[in-house]
Amino acid sequence: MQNTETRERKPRADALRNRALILEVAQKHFLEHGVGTSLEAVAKEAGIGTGTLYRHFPTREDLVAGVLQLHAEELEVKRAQITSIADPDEALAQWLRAMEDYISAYNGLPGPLVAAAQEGHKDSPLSVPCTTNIETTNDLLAAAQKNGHARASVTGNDLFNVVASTAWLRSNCGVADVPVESMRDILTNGYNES
Amino acid sequence: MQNTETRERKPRADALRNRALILEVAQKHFLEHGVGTSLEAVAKEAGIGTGTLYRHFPTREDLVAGVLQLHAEELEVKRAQITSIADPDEALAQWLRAMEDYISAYNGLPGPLVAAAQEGHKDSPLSVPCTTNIETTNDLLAAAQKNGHARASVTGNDLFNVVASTAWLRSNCGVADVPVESMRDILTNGYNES
DNA sequence: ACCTGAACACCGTTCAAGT
DNA sequence: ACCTGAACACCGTTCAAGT
Repeated sequence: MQNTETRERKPRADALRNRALILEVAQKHFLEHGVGTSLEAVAKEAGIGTGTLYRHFPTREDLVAGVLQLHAEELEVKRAQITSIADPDEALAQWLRAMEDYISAYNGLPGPLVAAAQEGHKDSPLSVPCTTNIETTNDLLAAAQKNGHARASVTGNDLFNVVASTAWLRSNCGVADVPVESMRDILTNGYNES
Repeated sequence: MQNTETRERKPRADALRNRALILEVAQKHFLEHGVGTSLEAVAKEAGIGTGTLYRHFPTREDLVAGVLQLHAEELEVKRAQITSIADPDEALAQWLRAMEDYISAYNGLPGPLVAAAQEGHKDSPLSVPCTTNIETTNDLLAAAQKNGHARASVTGNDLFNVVASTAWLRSNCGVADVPVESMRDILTNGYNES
């Protein structure tokens, strides 16, 4: 029986090339102009018709998710490194900073990510990287709550939102990174003393 | 001597009417679609040419600042109320919440505001409301540092950024406000226990 | 199976022409 | 002094026509 619906079909060679090319050019444009950049300009620089771009990535979210996939291995390496740190507080802190950097890769990325991370958005192509990262956060947080100093009432989803907000601030407050440093300090210690 | 450059000149009646009309319609569209809404649609619903809109508000920031001015009195009342609260910690907490609500009035407002609040952006029409609010924050924070429990290392600008980030999260995480509650808790107390 | 590019609807911004 | 709206350049998205 030929199950043409569910079986993996071998894509044509030019389609594969186009897909990779689109991702490469899109990454460059995301870097320069954020994830809201002109898709028409991406298609033009890739030397393809706009229809081809839409065929490969029907929505902007699909394209963003595709570009994010390019960072997957790198993040996985970092995750493995950090997971092996003995001090659970230090491990959690380093992981949160790694996630902040990951989310800060392109302007305008924090918004779609926190939206996709919310419950009931499993349909979004961006929910995949979100749930993966939140799971890791949950694990590291659980360890820090048990053997470290993390508060029991905090959840991994909370910390994901908090880190995304920091990433948002980072790309909106200009060049000086002192505001972001202060933000991290406040998130860690609160603005009140104990 | 007729100093036509610096003297205040009486605007024409239709210009005044148009200005008020633009602000009214813009506020409605900002509420429904955020501050990035179509200016052409605003002009059309106001029944004026697009050129007239640009004459009154040369940039989108000018229009946003104009609409924000509509909230000025209301915020001033709240500021006066809060300033008279005896407990400095409580006063600061209520003021931060009031600012968060103020910044949450329209989607997309937090971005321009934190940008305008940064040093060296005194040229932006949005820097006026920013500096006003940050000054109040500085005053209430100073009192909370002296006679309350606010940490000495925190500044009013820090808290403004933090509150703007919370407002940003509020408009990006969908309907449930539990994530924002958690964010506020973490900002107040940190994610680590003392 | 995949690609192309014209077509449509939309938007920001400017500016010559009006009153 | 102020308003109008055409004009220009740009963008997202779809879809008939090609290979």
